[in-house]
Amino acid sequence: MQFSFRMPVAVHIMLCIAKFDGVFKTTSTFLASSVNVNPVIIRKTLGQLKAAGLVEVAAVVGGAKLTKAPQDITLQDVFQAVEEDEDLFHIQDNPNPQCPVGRNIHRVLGSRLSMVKSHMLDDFSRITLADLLEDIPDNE
Amino acid sequence: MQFSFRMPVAVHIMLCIAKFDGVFKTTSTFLASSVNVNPVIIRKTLGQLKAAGLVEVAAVVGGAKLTKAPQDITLQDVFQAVEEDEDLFHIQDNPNPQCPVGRNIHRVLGSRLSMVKSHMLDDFSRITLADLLEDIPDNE
DNA sequence: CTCACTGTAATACCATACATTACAATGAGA
DNA sequence: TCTCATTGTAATGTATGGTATTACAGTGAG
Repeated sequence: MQFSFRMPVAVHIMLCIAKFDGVFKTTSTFLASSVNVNPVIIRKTLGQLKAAGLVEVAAVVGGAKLTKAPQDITLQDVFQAVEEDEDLFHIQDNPNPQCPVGRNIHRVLGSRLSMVKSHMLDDFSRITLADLLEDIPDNE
Repeated sequence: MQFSFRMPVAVHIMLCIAKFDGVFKTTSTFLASSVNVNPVIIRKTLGQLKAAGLVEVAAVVGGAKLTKAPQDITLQDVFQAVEEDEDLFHIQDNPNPQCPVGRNIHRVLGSRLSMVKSHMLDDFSRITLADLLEDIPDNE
């Protein structure tokens, strides 16, 4: 089990937008060729990022821009823009209410797991796009 | 996106085994009725837990027992018993090597994400079955 | 010898992610 | 005004993986 491509793709896109700002027009086709996925995937992802207020997309001209400086955008922002706000784990919906374990499992395990998820989000909130950009050399 | 039932089911099973030790014979059918899934799911999960050395299953007689005390079994043990050891996120396999972002994304993003995953495992390692059992009353 | 139980294979079904094609809408630029 | 690249979105296809279910061989206690 693992998360889908979505968050990594979104991060990749935003890094490209930041990196090529003013140099290339970052259209969905251009971004798609860097990530190596279909341009439609890029457009959908850009749509989610736009809805979250992280990017602006030039509707007809083409190209996208970040709305904030890379050091002000965290992986948490990106994660929440493209992933559902749901529990990390799926606990069986209808455990047996006649069993003491069954009728308490949601409360007992769920509370711990949501704590783990919030720690994960905390981790994400401490990683900015600028951190990642620093690690990407301009040329080989 | 979220993880499957597997880990929560495994935890549920182990809590039942601990709770009903010496009271009921914890067969796969018995456990299945508490979790409310098919007994085959329970047997597969028990097989994984057995392979990880966390439980012993009485092959013919029926029933399972923990191999360690509940305070010595952590959610990390259970998680690793039932989940693949893989990255938390899936980064596109073939990004464009001609793009500076494309040829560095795995290293730059992957290292951060594996750190996040190891923090998650640390969290799991601090939660024991005994912690959960304490929160489950015997009767309503 | 019987029987309850485990272990496992086979199969079906369903949800979801990703890929791809198609096309309407739009405004910049010729 | 016309062309054209581009976005946004719908529709569809395909593959993967998780869960459900049936079936059955193997096994040792009683």
